[in-house]
Amino acid sequence: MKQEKRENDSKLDPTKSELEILQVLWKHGPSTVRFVNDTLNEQKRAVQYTSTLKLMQIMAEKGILKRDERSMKHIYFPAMEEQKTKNFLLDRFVDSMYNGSASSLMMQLLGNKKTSKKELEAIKEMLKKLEK
Amino acid sequence: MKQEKRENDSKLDPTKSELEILQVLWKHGPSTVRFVNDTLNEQKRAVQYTSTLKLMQIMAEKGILKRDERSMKHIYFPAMEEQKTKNFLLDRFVDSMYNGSASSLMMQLLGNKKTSKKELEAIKEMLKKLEK
DNA sequence: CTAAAGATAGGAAATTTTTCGTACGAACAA
DNA sequence: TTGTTCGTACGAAAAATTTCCTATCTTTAG
Repeated sequence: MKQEKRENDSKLDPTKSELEILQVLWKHGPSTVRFVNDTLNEQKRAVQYTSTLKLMQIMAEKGILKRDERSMKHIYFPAMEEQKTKNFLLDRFVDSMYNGSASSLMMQLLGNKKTSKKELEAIKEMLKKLEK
Repeated sequence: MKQEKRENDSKLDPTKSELEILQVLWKHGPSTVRFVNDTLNEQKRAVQYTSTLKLMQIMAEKGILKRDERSMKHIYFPAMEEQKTKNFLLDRFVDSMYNGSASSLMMQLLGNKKTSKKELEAIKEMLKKLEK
């Protein structure tokens, strides 16, 4: 039950700001600080260039990001597979919010008006394929 | 409108420690600080009584918790419905991690080895009921 | 060549979150 | 009654996270 703190987990435990940056990189692929910062300012909130720079540098230090320094404009990218990270976060979310029960989460999702019928169809389709 | 929205959001945006406390209250119902603290120490990590007390006081100030002060031992409980809070957090999770696509999240969940066959059965059962 | 624009690095400040020490009142057992 | 235990309140320290200022180097426009 107790949660042991492990070194490896830190790479998979982004803060809120770090997650925003990861999302940009997931969506657009390896990017410069300038691009990430512009994107954040467009889509999220006002933030200074050096703030984003610093955060990404810290993430690189922590091992969350890697970067290509060959050019003067460093290119950053996630050190870990998008799916692996998301899977970890999803697991943790299910564990902590729904006692590890995926079906409980499902129930919640299905009872949510935001989940459209189209989504429902997609889910059913998926289950059918899984049965094979 | 703006103010209203911000205020409401803060109630629904618990920090990590706050979430731990909410989870205890969700699971065990209205509780004293002593009980919550003991539970955290058993199930999560070592933490001093006054730390838990302070956090719960802050949460009460913020409006995340309410408390019954009639007895000397104050009884704390979430100000908001468990389901409402969880639903909000789930929505945000889906939006930020899976672009709002519930089926994407499902896909991930189903492809996860941690999701047992029993869970799969429960989910299918649910979908069948939904079709009626 | 030179000035302006754009890039990184480092330190430090600001903010948020978490932890805990101290004071003090109420309850309780002896 | 009296001292010990258990409770809250409050302030401040500590830790974690986020922001940004300043220095310095590189590239680029003119």
